[in-house]
Amino acid sequence: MPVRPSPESHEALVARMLAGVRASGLKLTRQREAIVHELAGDETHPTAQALFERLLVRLPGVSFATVYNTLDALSSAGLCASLSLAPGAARFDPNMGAHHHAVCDECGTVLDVPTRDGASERASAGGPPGFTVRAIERVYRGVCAACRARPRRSARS
Amino acid sequence: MPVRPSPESHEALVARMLAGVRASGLKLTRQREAIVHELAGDETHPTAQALFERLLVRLPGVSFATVYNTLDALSSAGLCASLSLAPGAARFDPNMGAHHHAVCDECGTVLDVPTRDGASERASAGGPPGFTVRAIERVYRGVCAACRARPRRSARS
DNA sequence: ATGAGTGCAAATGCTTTGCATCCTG
DNA sequence: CAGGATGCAAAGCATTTGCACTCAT
Repeated sequence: MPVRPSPESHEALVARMLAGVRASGLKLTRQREAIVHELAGDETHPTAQALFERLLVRLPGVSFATVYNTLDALSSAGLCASLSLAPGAARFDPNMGAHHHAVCDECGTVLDVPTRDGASERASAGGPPGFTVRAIERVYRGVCAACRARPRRSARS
Repeated sequence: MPVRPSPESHEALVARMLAGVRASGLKLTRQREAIVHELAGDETHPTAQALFERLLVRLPGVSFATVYNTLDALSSAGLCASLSLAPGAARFDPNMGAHHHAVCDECGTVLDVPTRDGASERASAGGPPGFTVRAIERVYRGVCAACRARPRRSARS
């Protein structure tokens, strides 16, 4: 396996997500299939808007609300993650494996950061009294390579 | 003294923030003084809206835009933190010391989590190639005590 | 006085919703 | 065939901005 192994091939990921859609009692429509296919192959953590625009190519006429609602349904079903790590639009991540994120303060881009060891996270659970910890996330804040080369940009998608 | 000692007294924090305002070349207006005073005494990580409403009591007629712009100026000057850890409104934190946050998935509430050791964070720097890490943040995701007692709520402020 | 700050309102952008129609299961 | 899903448009919030006026420096 590669150094940073994709947990699954694109096809396998699509198949597993589609299976998850049905397993969750959600209906499998042409739109949802296209959305899942598009998201599964996207490692850029796209916003709903970005995914929508890419989707228009393969599914002309699809509604933005449908994309939005479907992404919400997918994340609610635990089939993808909805990330709100920076101001502006939420970003969606098809990778449900354990990993962290690096967020660019300049452009809002989100990059994956592989987990080195699951141990430290589990060990440090706890949080405030009465607070039930579901997950511990590590966020790397900084400036991405592109923005470093080209200073001063908006922090939006 | 309280169980969880504030690093500084309210008054000291206010004084340091006001000094910072002037040191940053920002003008010290009645509105800004009130905003700083209000924020410095608030450990609930209020949204701009929440702070604005509380502020209306002591400074009737203050404009929401002013509160908003001032919070932006303060965080840009490094005098407070602007947190975007959940969907919805940004939250503001007067505590600039090293600490982490616990975010309730149900109601969006943000709680402070003291840092146990600064070592682990620094050691794990790095992030994606070409990415300049400025800070590493740990976010505890879960459900707060209040929401645990009263299930099913909106995730907004 | 000079220009940053303020208040007001309107504009943007992201997200959500109502409703009539369509289509999966 | 029933209820969920879609498309469209409009409504809701969060955030930002333009502009005339005020005030801190």
